[in-house]
Amino acid sequence: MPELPEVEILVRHLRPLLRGRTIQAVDIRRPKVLQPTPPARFRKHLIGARFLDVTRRGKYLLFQMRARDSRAEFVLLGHLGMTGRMFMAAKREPPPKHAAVILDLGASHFVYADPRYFGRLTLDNSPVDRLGPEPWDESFDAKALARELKRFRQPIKVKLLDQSLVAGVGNIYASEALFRAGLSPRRAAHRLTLPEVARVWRAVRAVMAAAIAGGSTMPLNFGPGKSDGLFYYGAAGGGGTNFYTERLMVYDRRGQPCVKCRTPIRRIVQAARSTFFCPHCQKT
DNA sequence: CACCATGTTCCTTG
DNA sequence: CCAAGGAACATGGT
Repeated sequence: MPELPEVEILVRHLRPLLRGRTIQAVDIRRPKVLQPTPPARFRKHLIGARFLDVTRRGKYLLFQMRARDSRAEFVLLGHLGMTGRMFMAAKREPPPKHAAVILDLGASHFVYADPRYFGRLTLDNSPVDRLGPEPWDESFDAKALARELKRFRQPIKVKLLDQSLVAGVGNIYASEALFRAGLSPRRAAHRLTLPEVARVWRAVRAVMAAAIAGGSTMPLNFGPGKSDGLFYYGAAGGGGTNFYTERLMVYDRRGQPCVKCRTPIRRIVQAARSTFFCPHCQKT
């Protein structure tokens, strides 16, 4: 579930559910996801700590905490990797198969589950310092982006995934943004003209905003069975249809007709990741 | 069995 | 120090 829009939706969902709650117990099932925080330190910091707020930076979730018996505040940092899920679950509910960490909040559980364990739930906040601006930051403007892009000869698609240039763009929305900008994903970053960079800049914002407005791309009925209403969000969009692929113009649409010109969408590999684009609408 | 997968970091190589 | 490419992480879906 992990690009900026999905994380934003999740944060908005979790904030009212977590604020004011105090952690009663910590169940660490996969110590790997705490790295580099040692499990003992993690447990010691979190037991008795209270959630003050939940915010987002790039694809990271920032759980603002107040330590037990003190006014000291700290940030618990979360990242979903490729397949992570975070949700509230009823205490009676059996832990999901790939539960990595379960926080006992008294009335309910806060669960971080992740089949591949690529994500994180940790006290180490350092990754956030390496992030570039949010898409809507004032420091993220076309001129600044153009200046950065001049340093690289890699394809523009690859650089959109660089979290130090702009935070939050992942493999799906990189393809989507370039389609929206009408620019070939193969163009060398340092060869883009300022007007082209401006189109990319606008497209990144537009695609992110549309995804957030749309509720998210991923099927949001994560978590175990449908039995408890605690952790469901996006119930409005629920149902069996995938408002996932419906919203995407090129991603995972190889061979399907372009929504604008009916030319078959192509898939290529760049930096070992799939890129999808329309060879007609994105000639250069 | 083969290949693919929403992400990030680390290790080379130049 | 920097840019670029590739492997690694671990599991599931098709």
